[in-house]
Amino acid sequence: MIPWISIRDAAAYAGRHVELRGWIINQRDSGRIKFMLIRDGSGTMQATIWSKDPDFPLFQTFARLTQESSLKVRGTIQADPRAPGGFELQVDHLEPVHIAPEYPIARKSHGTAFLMKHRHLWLRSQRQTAILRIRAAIIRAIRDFMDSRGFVLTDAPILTGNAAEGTTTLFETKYFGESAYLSQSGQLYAEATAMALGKVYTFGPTFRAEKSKTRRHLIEFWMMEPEWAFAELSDVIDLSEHLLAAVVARVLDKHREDLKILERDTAPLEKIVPPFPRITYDEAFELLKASGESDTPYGEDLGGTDETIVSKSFDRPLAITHYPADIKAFYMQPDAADPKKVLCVDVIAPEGYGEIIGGSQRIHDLELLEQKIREHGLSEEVFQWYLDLRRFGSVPHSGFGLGIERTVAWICKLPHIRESIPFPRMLYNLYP
RNA sequence: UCCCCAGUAGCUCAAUCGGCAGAGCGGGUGGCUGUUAACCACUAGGUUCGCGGUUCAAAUCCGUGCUGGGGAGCCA
Repeated sequence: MIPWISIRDAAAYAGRHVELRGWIINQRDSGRIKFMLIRDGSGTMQATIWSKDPDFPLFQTFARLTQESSLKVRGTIQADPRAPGGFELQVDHLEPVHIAPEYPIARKSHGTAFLMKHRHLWLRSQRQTAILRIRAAIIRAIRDFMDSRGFVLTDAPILTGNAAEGTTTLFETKYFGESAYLSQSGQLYAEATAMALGKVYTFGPTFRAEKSKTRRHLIEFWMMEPEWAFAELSDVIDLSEHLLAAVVARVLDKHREDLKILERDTAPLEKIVPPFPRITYDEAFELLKASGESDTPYGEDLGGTDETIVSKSFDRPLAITHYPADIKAFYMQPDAADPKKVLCVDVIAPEGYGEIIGGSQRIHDLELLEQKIREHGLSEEVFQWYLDLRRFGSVPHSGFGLGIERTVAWICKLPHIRESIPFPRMLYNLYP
């Protein structure tokens, strides 16, 4: 029996007769010697066909192959310094599975508009598969970390009847005659499960019907949201530091080759070790003014470029805390020392990637929360279940949301967030 | 929603001051015993985004629409 192996494991089979199953990336012909570059999802390998006989039968099969044709090949794995990766397959059996017609994506440069239209095929490229593997590793690392810290995964519903934050635009849909909305955050539900399990997190897609048109925004994106009963703001900032450090360490440990494919300089990633710098909104504002590069007035939210200016002074993720209450969500706990501020944190990724985490300590006092709901013009009726959490054994609690795609974009140093998810949903971009 | 930019061969782009529609890649045919986005020769391939206007003449100038890209706001 000839073993069917993955290209990733090919080195271990040097000198042995094996079968590969995959797709043609490229084929070259130099007369009596033919070259194929084959990918199988685990890696790429050069395969060669050689004969003195110009009518060698495999040559005729080779001639039918086109870019992205699928095939099974058998042959002997040989070390050869001339082959990319140091090993090649010397083919003695070539079996096309499907001969592809002319492939839309050529082996030369393309514009992003064209590539996005062919996203379903673009994903086959070496660069995109490297990103997808790192994305999977990041998600796995996040869940391993949260699980190891005793947090229980409690998924939140995607169809909801109420808005977490009234200001944000929601996708509306029908729910047997009633209005329903696609979730923009699992947080409120996580607060409920945290009162059941103590330490929980949600992990799922979220939706923002905002006409955002920047390299940092998706309409549909994934968030991981821990919620921790009895935890105060500093507890979740600590948690966020160790989480990000663990995720970066995992990618550095397991995905050096993929980072290399992406030409990602790993030196900045090696520095992602706790403790991370922490500054207040007021301190961030002073840095911003001192830079002379921003005219954002005091009291307003920091824009994307403001975040980049402030974070430039730091080589690790920067936690900015204590924002003015006016520009933050209704459920955030006021700072006892300065009631105009709230106990919140935004974590800004280095290298200009902006906010990857937003979190806070939540209001646990029933009357204060009722007052904030009224002030924000929200419906007290739909929040009755949420207010129940403050009626029955209310405790201080805190949590945050980590944006998966922004984290992937940062760690991979992608020029645009659209490459961080297999099928990005962007403004006016629903296909494929 | 606002601001800026672009749209020419399947793809990436060029076309001087408004004056014959071009190249590379990809496709096809042939050649080559070690290629690395192979190379060499030949070859096919066009509603210059749509509509209207100016002009002897428009890919080029003007108006308008559509599509895409970049950015702002908002946020993860």
